[in-house]
Amino acid sequence: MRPESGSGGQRDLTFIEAARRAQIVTAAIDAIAELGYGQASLARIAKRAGTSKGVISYHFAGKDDLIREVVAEVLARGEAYMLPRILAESSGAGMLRVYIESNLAFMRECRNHLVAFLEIFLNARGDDGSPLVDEKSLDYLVTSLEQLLAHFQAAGDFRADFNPRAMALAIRGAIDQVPPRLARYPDLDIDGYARELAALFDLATRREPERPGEGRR
Amino acid sequence: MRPESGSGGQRDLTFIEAARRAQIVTAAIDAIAELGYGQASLARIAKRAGTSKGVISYHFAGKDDLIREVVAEVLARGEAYMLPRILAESSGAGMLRVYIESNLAFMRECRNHLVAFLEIFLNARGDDGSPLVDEKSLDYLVTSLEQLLAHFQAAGDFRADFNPRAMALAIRGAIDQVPPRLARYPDLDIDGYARELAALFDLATRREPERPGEGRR
Amino acid sequence: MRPESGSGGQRDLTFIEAARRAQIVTAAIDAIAELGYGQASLARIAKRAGTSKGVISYHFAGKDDLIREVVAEVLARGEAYMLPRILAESSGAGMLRVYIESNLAFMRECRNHLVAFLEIFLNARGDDGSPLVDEKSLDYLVTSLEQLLAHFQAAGDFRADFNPRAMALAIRGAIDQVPPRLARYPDLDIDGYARELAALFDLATRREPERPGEGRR
Amino acid sequence: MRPESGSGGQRDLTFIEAARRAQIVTAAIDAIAELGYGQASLARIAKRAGTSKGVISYHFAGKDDLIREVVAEVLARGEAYMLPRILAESSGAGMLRVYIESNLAFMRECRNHLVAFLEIFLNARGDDGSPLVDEKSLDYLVTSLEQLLAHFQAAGDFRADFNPRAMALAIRGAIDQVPPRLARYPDLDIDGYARELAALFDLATRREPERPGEGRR
DNA sequence: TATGAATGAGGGTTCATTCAT
DNA sequence: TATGAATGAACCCTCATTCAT
Repeated sequence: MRPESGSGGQRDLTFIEAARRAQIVTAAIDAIAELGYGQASLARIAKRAGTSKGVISYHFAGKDDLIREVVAEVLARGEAYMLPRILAESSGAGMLRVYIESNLAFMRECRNHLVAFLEIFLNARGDDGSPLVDEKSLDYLVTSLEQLLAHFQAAGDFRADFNPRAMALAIRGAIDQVPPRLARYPDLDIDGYARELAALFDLATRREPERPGEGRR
Repeated sequence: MRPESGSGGQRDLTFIEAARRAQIVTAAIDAIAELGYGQASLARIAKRAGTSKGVISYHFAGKDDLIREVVAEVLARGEAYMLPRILAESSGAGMLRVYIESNLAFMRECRNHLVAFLEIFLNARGDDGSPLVDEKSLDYLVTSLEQLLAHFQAAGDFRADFNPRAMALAIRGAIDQVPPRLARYPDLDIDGYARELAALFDLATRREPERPGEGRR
Repeated sequence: MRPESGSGGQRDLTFIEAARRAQIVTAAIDAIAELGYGQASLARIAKRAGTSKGVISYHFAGKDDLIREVVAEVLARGEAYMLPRILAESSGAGMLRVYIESNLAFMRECRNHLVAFLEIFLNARGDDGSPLVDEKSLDYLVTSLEQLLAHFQAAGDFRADFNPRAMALAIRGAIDQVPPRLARYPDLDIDGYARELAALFDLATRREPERPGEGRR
Repeated sequence: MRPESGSGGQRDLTFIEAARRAQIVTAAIDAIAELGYGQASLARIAKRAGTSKGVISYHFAGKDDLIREVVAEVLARGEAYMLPRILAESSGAGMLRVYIESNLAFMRECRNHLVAFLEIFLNARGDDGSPLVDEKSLDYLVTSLEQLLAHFQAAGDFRADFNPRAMALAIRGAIDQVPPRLARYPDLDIDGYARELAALFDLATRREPERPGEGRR
């Protein structure tokens, strides 16, 4: 057993230990993305990582622990990729377009990350059927987008009469259609889809064009 | 084993046999929806159906066969629910609104059917990781909607410059956000979400209103 | 999975099922007695029973379930062996002698039963460290003897100034020394030990000889 | 590995080495007593000792070696506690009373030592099911008591017609009932039990009082 | 038709042990 | 001297499937 596992708090990780964990997490992401969560057993993950099951048990407290690390890794990676691009935009329309495009670009570049995340989000459950990853992580993608939308809506960049959460759900739903299809149709035209989505949700969120003598609808 | 089960022979089913199969399929839908695909073992499905595991093995060639029948059942049921409503609409905008609303209404009324379908869509794989359900079934929902959109787009009801497939994907993505969340937040405001989606996609698809002195952006 | 396992109450057992269970229980008793509780894995028990691990899992809900059945079987067997003999005695001294002798005779004849019971009693624990078998079963041997002693003590057959529970513990302790030693020294003189114990505890429990002009101490 | 560890070579131990071994042995005793032999893995023992598993492997040839050292430690400690008290008694009855009382007192004070010893005695086995600790250690407690009894019996302090070994077994059995129950019922009245046992075995071993006109039964 | 019985593969986890550093 | 790292076997359990009845 790894020493001090669980006794209090996060011990600093050895360099080699961190490398191993990263290697295993990567293997897990690939295995989950390619085989699906249900088929991604520790044995298969280990084989992909070039080690044995025992190594995973040594470095992680259990499968749940590994899965949680996978989620954290994907979220961190995605955030690092998208966040700077999004924050660089000052207008609502620009933010929305960049959100969609950078999200899909990230999917194209780190496809497995997104696929794995969705697999886990939708499938991973504890023994009692409750979701394995806590709900804040689960809804993170939707909630963070919802907040962005609400921000620019309040600023007057968007029409005022849509529900930010509903809009966020729709946008994420449209984006999240991609990963499972990407697995089946590798030559999906992601950029084209991104442009379509950007146009679509721009129309759906933009303020009504000002008509003389008329306020908001 | 039952002779010729599924092997192309397509023997007519006894009445009692058909009833048994339907009973098992229903039990499978409920089990998958409530427990998740991974936990829906034949034993648990059998218990829900009030029979033994052997019965399932007798009536179906295997678990895969049962799952495929579940998919067919859900699609048929959904089609029977939605199709007449949709065909009753003559305008593109009306069709789109009714499509979204009837789809979400169907989810509310036959929640387990939709949840089970998505569970299968996302989880069911063969031993080699390949998806279990053939692709035509998988894409059926998208493709049928795509054709509806293309039809009304050609008729001039929608703006001409969106890609029907991309739009169909977005709409389905927005709708399919509901089932997995329904499992976690049972008091989700489906009707409110339906209204938001209808308005959203109406804005996204409708022809630009001809306004004097204003072109498209 | 065995049908109806756990759904409500005890289903009647098929004849063949009962036979299988009995066969497995017997194999478990032998394995535990000869290898010790810790070494008696399901695999070893299955090998002894001439079947595979899966069979045990099929007939029992789990290892705990099997162990509990072993305990019940041993208690039932021992009771059937000893109880009539004990109840046939009307005096305290007779009861005590027969208790010890029949107990040790039972050990000689069903040695493995007793050894297995003690192994389980002393070793079996649940995941949380709590004893696996409920305490009533665990203390059954001591408590039942305690009650017998108290009964005859109240009747005046024994001296009044010993604690029935302490005496019961001592008697059982003396008896329970045998099983683990029996495993190591198969030619232990059980009958001789029985006679010694009978004499010993007769002296320890008998009323003070009546001395003229003196009551009970 | 440490050179010549345990393989007959019997090299002198460094002071620091001896301290390490003692520390590990203590941790092992506590772990076994509190968790049971089956749950006392090297990892848990190491954690209790505040070191890593590797240390144990370094200082001991294996788990078996550690266990044997635990046994030796417990026996030595018990002997150091009890022997002077016992030897201070000159009469058989006094010896017996002090043996029982000091033994139970030792249990109360060094409870973990006794519990661990019994856990090992009853559970520790090699891979083939044979007992791990050599038989001399196992029977040491019985044999030493047997010799004491025989000594005072020969001296005429006890009645001549009991078998010293049988009596020793009975006494040890009565005493050894305590440790496993102590684990379950921490508020066991040890002193009361000690008094009862002392009285009990005094009656069982003492010479018949010469009373006029009364022979032995 | 239907079922109880059995099977073997594979699941995740724990463990004693070994090895390079 | 000491330790982190790794390993592979064995653990109990679940599962889809097969077979005789």
